[in-house]
Amino acid sequence: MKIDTPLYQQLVADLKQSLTSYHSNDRLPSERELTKIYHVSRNTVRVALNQLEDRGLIYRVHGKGTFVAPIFVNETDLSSMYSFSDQITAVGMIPSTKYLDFKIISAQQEVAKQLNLEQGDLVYYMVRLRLADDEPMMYGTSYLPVKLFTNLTKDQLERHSLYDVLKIKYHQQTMLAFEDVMAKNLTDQQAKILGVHPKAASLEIIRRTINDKNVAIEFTKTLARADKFVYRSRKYNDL
Amino acid sequence: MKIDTPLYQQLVADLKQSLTSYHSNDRLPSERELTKIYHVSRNTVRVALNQLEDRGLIYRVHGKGTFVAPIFVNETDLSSMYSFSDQITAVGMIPSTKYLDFKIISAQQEVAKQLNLEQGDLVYYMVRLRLADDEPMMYGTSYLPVKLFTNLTKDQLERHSLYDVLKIKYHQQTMLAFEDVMAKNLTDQQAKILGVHPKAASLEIIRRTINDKNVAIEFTKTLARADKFVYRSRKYNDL
DNA sequence: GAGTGGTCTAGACCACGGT
DNA sequence: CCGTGGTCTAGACCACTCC
Repeated sequence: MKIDTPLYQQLVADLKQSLTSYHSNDRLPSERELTKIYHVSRNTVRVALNQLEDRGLIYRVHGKGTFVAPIFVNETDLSSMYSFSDQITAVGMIPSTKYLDFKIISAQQEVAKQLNLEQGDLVYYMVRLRLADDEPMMYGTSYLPVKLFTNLTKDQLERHSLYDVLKIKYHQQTMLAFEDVMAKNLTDQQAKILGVHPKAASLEIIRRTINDKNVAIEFTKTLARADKFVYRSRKYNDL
Repeated sequence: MKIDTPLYQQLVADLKQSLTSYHSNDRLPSERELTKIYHVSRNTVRVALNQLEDRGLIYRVHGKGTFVAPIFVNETDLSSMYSFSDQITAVGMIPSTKYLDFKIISAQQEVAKQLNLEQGDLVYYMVRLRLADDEPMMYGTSYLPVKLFTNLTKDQLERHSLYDVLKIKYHQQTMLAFEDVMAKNLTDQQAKILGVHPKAASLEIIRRTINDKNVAIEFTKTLARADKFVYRSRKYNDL
């Protein structure tokens, strides 16, 4: 166990682990009990529980207790897709990524527009197939401006996640993404790549990511198998 | 001003209001400054700021400060679906809703579970077809607990939006919705109702809405034409 | 009344960003 | 170095649920 991990994060990890041995709607130990078990303050317990509540793993009822949230679907959540690997690992499968293509091309039309570049500016073009236990899950095309990420190599990307590379090597922080989620019938070719029947429905996610300076850094189209993925979100009505 | 509104909620409301006079990426007063301005503890300030951050209105940078999040304009978009009529009107078409069914039934299995009811508890069951310029757009089934909304009539719903009725007649406030977005191939029957070709892809949105007391008030499944709708969202990457 | 989550206080030290 | 947000403590009272 790392020493400088915040207490509440350790608590989150520990509770998340122990959730696996509970059933839906089981009651967790009360907040005051957790303070005794983990020797932390109640505030720390609540911060940790807030995290789990935000992720939809637990729910609280005033005066009654904290409970294990029912599982709505088996599918993996697409909405926090930055860590495909983590998500797949979390459900006990082995993730992998196959680079079907990786090269530098000049940006045209839509890509140039989305990345706020001039026509002809150079961009990385990559086509990736994501698999879980060697079964195809998602298929995506990404574009990144070369001038922002010089010396980006396929080799790096095969060793680390794209977002890790952008964060660590290129110091891109506080990224904001706009996502459009659509339903599409797969083409025969796409269906073949993803190993599903022709004309099957799929979730298409188009994402445009900008950094903290409002500069576009990535434009991606992803096709995800409709039988494996859900895009989960939460909305507040009072704004 | 209500007297028993939690301090942090008053703070949220007040800050949300003052955000309108800021520009994107402006810096807010620091947390310690806010404690002095509002005469509350720093913890209370942070709880309030957490709310605003969750809703995407602000973002924080360690060591620098708290900032106003960039503003976005919503286009025809499924993700703020509470006002189908407004959205359709906004693009210059005439919205209408056809009630294909409206009755009271007893909740079974999934519906009872999602609404946190006992099996057999009564629920309103309604099937609605939404049209724009008389062209079918969306098709949805909704369930609401009868015990929360006595005397809900089809007549009211045909005159006002569901959420307006819940808000004004039943005083439901600060609703939170969990949505799962999926891609589905339409059945032949569904395709016929929506006027698209058989096996067409569609966006399915399953929504569970709770009020400010954590009580489930609505469970809805909606099928939206894939050629007409997009589910748009935005996400921050740096948690 | 006892136990729960919800709210709140007044401190403290750490990690980070900029001067 | 100082000011920022991030984490954490040890209390307190309120609002709610159940018996």
